[in-house]
Amino acid sequence: MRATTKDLALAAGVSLATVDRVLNGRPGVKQDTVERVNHAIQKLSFRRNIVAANLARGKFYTFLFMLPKSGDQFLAELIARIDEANLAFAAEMIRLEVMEIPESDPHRIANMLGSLDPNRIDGVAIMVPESPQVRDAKTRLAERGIKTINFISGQDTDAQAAFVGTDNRAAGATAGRLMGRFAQQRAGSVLVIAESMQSRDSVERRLGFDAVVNADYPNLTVLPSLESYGDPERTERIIRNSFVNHQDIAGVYILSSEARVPLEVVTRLPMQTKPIIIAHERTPFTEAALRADKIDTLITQDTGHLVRSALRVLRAKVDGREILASQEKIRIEILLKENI
Amino acid sequence: MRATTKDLALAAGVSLATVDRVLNGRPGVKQDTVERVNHAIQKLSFRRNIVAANLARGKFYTFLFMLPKSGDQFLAELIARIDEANLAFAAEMIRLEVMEIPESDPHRIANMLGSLDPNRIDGVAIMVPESPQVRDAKTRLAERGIKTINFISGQDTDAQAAFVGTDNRAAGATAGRLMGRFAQQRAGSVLVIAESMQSRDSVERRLGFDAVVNADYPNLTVLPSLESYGDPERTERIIRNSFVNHQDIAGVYILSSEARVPLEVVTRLPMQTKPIIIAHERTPFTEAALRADKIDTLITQDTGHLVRSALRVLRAKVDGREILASQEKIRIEILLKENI
DNA sequence: CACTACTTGAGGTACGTACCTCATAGCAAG
DNA sequence: CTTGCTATGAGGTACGTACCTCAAGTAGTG
Repeated sequence: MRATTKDLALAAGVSLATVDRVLNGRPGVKQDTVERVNHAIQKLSFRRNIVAANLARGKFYTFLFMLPKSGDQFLAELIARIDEANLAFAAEMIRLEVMEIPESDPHRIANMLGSLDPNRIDGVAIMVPESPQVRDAKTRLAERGIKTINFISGQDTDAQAAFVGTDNRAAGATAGRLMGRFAQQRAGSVLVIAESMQSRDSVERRLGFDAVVNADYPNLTVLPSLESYGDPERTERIIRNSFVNHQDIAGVYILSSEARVPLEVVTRLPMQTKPIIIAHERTPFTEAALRADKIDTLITQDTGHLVRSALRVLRAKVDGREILASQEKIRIEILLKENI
Repeated sequence: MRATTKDLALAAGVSLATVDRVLNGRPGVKQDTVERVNHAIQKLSFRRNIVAANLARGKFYTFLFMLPKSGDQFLAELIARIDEANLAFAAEMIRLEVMEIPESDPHRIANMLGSLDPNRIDGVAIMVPESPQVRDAKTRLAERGIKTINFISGQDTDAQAAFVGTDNRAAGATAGRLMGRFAQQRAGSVLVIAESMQSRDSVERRLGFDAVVNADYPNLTVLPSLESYGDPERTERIIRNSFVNHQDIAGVYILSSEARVPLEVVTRLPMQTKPIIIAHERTPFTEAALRADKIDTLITQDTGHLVRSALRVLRAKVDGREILASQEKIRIEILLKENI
């Protein structure tokens, strides 16, 4: 039915041992012979039975997810998906581990990355803020044979590293488009709330958002970003202040992944006309808010896909395979209460 | 690391042969012994290595997709995904076949289903209009050991059959919500264009759409559905007529999966104020229309997911496993040009 | 020509499971 | 006691690949 290594050997006129040497890049085969085998591979359109290969190899891929420690519900969601995938992919010889790390300390992160054992860890999905230290650490990991990908955040920082996550500029633009269309030509200001504008992801979402709103919705004025620094009290204070200073707030865009705290503050404030509220990521809290009509829409990424895609990309890197980037593109989803 | 059958045998104090008999439901094992083995399975939390099992069994799952013949681009998209999956899942011993069938002839469909060979076909994903004949045919297939699922259309027709596809009522409701929110309180009529209102799917989308628009957007009046019967000339005629008869058309909702023909007609018509246009499914044509601002949004389902989900559900049925229905829920996606 | 290095083949074991055959032990009915 | 049946074990082969060892061949070097 499907060509096996045995068929290959027969077709190429060599032994199984030589086929094995060629397939697994082992040394000691004449160039001439390599080509004969490769030709047979073409001719029979041989594709290695990965399933059998993994069985034989008895190899476990061990991948590490390095996540920020300070997360809230989005992070919890992510970890739940990782645990899920850990079970689901055990049959495919994949083992997942999670490490949470204080993201404020680049040195500590770099140290953690540096101390990973290449004999134990095959690859790391890294979701921490970019910094020169971390970038160096990634380079050193590559040298030691541990594959890395940038996970959710950190797109494009270094072109050589793969990225699994959404295009944050597009996500911001999507939010901007919906803000404009939902705002019904109402004139007013739009509040933008971020955890910190230090991170590239926040900046990109903001850029995408601004680009659309400024270009197509002149009735809306996007205010400077408020930065919560993840501090609930500060969040409360700066949002309250903004509503006092701007009586004409027509929209609120919460661009951070953890929307719960700012959302609680915003929805608790008394107001005459409810602004359009757009937030990111699906969590128990945001989902309930959407169902209760407290927010207008959610821009999300499927956490299950994120995790599975990270696995596939890491495994492909370990196997030295190329992967169709297109297939691993994470969709920017729009959630209304009708399609939750 | 992970328990194997050998560990099971050891723990249960029986031989590998007996473990095998219990695991595969072979006869000739005392009830007492069966329980001992089952207990060991629990204790070691043994899970059969499916990969190895399939290797050993040398079994190929052969699944058939029975699709309507009269499709356009959405169908082509679907077939492309099936071909893709056929390659991708070859390693997992899954073989896919496609059969296109004139969906207007229930007897012919029932005959085709009846003539399937249980020795060759393990399961069928059926995407054809519901009819008593087809329902009977499915029952007979079940008796002959061929698993079936309703694919994309036909949800709920029979409760016993699995369904892979989106909730069409929710999809219609999503379209309704966006129509209402995008229409900016403009008053006017909304044109609804379907291929046929005979199919349950169309009815459900329409119901969902109406429910939302009627409840929340009194400014909009949803007109009776136009039925194109898949005939381009008729489509042109009835849409033109509608625009002549209703000067106040504020929105157009194309609820059929194949949107190209009606969309071409609508976008070709000269009009003063462009209505809000909402269509279903992502195809080269609809995607281009979205990019060109000719339509406002697309409500889609990921065809790749549809196909893969169908596979997983069918395989689970063949293996006699239960599957997490939640995991196989197909998302209703909203596409704007920003998140294409 | 002898020595070395490289190339190839032959054959084995293993991974975890399925499936088969044969032997044997236990037990009950006749 | 024989017959027959059930329950179980022991052991083998197979799936497709990985990885290992050993032998033997070829070619090139000095």
